[in-house]
Amino acid sequence: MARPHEMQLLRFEDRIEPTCTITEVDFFSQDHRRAVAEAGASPASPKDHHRVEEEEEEEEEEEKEDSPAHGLTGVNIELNLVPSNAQAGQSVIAENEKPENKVQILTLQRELSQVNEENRRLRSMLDQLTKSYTALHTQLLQVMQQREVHEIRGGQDGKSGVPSRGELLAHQFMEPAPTRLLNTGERRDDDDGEHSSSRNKSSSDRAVVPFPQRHLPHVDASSEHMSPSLEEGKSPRLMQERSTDTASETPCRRARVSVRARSDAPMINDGCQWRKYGQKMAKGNPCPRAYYRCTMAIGCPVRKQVQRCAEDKTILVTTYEGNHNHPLPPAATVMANTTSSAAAMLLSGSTTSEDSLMAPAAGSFLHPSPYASTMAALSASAPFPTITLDLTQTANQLQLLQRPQHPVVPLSMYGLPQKLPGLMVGPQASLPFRPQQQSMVETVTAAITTDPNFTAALAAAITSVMGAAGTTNGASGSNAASIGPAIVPESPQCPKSCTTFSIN
DNA sequence: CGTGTTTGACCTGCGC
DNA sequence: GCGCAGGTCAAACACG
Repeated sequence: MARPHEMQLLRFEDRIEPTCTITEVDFFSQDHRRAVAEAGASPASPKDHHRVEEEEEEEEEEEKEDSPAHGLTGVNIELNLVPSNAQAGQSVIAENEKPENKVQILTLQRELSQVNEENRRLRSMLDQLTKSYTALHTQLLQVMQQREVHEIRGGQDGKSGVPSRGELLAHQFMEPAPTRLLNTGERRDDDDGEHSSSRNKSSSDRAVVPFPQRHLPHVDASSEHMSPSLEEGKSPRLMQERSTDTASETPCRRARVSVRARSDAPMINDGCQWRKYGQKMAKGNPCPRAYYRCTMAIGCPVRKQVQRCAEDKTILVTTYEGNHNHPLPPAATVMANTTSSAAAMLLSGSTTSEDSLMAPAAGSFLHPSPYASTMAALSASAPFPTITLDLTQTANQLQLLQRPQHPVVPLSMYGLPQKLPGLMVGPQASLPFRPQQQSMVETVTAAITTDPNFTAALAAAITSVMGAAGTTNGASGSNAASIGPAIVPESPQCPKSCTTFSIN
């Protein structure tokens, strides 16, 4: 629900740029953020001004209004000062001829500069928060690893200290070898000593690592380090052997997160660097499937498959597998958290089976939304548990957005600009808000869905929130926890699970 | 020349 | 055992 000052902003922006439209925005790009920052540093074009204020709104959400920036919420630009005829197409020059308008313009300019300055300050705070989160995340992983190593050593004779299965599975997904070993330790008794030594030896190397889902119980010292030669498949047979000979015992050993989004680009920008290592024609789909491997660090096990949907070639299906074993730039953290959180949820929820995941009842972490079942998908037939984030369900999103009491809340609750529709109304700005609601929704929907980066970012943000709330280990997505309280409970788009997000 | 992409070959699992 | 499909490798190639 837009706050009063936001509504003022909305009207103000409509006057400034009636035809303003959302251009393609790469939410994962550092360049984008820099560009926005620069735009904020100088009197920018109205379009840039929009972006600045959008991000400002996002940051305000993240600051939960208790930061020093709270005072800025008054980014109230004294819109009432703008004469009503300004929207009627009169030139600014004409307004300048009136002395009172000069004062108003000066006031606006002064406040705009204040806003820009505040925006810079908020941006720096956000950067600091991101860094802090990364550091804390690393520490958390280290602590969890050490704790699990102790559990493995001390808990072999008893069940005390052994996490529940759901917890275990989540750890299994998120954590490196120790958990994997714990989970399948009984069948690898013959080389336990080797494992312990190698674990201890390499624990520091993997401290930063939310490790891959491709958990390999039979991990020797070399594979513990995920050496490039091995990971690059110098012994692919061994890898496949190891990855498959345990699949029957640990069916959730590998999890995949599939993101469906509309995009004309060959690949969505998720902030990571990828190298294509293969392409295959998949049966039943005329579009080839491309295989990519993360190249941001040597030996990073993360891979992804990109393929267009056979039914709708505008839909790009990106399937992620594995967790990065290296620090990620903020731009890439979002998607990494998405995959980690979603997969962790998938694995942690696997004890309840996908039935409970798909059914809102019985304590499921799904919000009891009637749309939920169409937004999420878990593949039971796939060799690995796969969770799908479907960002292409247009009808549902429109239905949700058209709820009269919460016209824009679903878009705003995760830090998106609550005044977003105002950016898009354009020539309709003079129309009453409610009657144009539907067209606004349609316009916003169209704009959003044409930007794969936006949908990916949105899904990532939401998934991060949900992942933080839905997993107990908190190994990922904790950066989004701060905006968790911003979730509007009554919104049907506020599912308890990252698997139920859909936008378009 | 280094890096990334392409593409045919190879390996493996699975169903019949 | 055979064929098919998915996944990966690695040599050849393209590009800056």
